Amino acid sequence: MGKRKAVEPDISIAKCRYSLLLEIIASKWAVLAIYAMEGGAVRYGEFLRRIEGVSKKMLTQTLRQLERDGLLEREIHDTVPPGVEYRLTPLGQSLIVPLRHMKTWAIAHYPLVREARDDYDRRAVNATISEG
Amino acid sequence: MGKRKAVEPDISIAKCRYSLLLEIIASKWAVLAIYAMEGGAVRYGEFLRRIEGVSKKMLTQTLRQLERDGLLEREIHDTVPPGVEYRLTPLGQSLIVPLRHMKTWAIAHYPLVREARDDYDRRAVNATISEG
DNA sequence: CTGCATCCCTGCGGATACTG
DNA sequence: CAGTATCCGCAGGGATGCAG
Repeated sequence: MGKRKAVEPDISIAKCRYSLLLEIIASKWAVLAIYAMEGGAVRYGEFLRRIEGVSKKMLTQTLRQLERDGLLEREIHDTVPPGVEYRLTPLGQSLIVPLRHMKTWAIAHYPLVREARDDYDRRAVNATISEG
Repeated sequence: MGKRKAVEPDISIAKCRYSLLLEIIASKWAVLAIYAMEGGAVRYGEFLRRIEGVSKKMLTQTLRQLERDGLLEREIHDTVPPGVEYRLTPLGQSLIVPLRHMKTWAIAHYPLVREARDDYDRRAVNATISEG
């Protein structure tokens, strides 16, 4: 039986469980937000200040998304200036582990990627020039 | 020295080395392409067939990006029907390791995330209804 | 302070057709 | 077979203003 090693019509990695993960981390804001919470609860305005370049719209959107996926908890303090704290759930914290592997890779291989990029771009420029 | 534990004007995780990694893997096509090459060299048309839903435009774009970052090599066979093979460089292969951690996490926690999502959505619907 | 609503514009990315 | 070029729709996401 089996074998049939040929064809493999479409291995279609597309709709596997991995796509779920992509939905989560494909947004850079999501990853940055998770990292911001690594040290403990974070307030809304704190995110805004710590994550450079994020807009209120994107921050709220990202936070909601993470909450929806059960990665963080929203804690509302009914004080007079309203205060809301966001903290990672255990599920969210568990995601930090593989994330850290990625970060480690990034730090270790950053120079190589940069170099490869520069080489590539340099070659591209030369090619363009020599075409005249 | 040191201490100064206060303020921390902007920890600004934004432009750290991690953003480089995000540039690479934030595209789902890039991750899928890398996985496709895990077993060895892959031809252009093979990508097209194996990665469901990818267009020629996006495929070429993704492949170029990965080549630029030194993650894959393009090998051109000057045969009569032109054949081009793409294979991971050692750098590209090294990325598979942390990627695998992510995949493992995804598979392990998929049910939890799904559940959290469903709960969240259910609550959202109820809230909408009770508002009338 | 925390957020939602609106406007608007850029560019991602799909479809199609053409070339080497 | 392996791309490149062009058109174009649509939504991601920034800026701003308002509300609780």
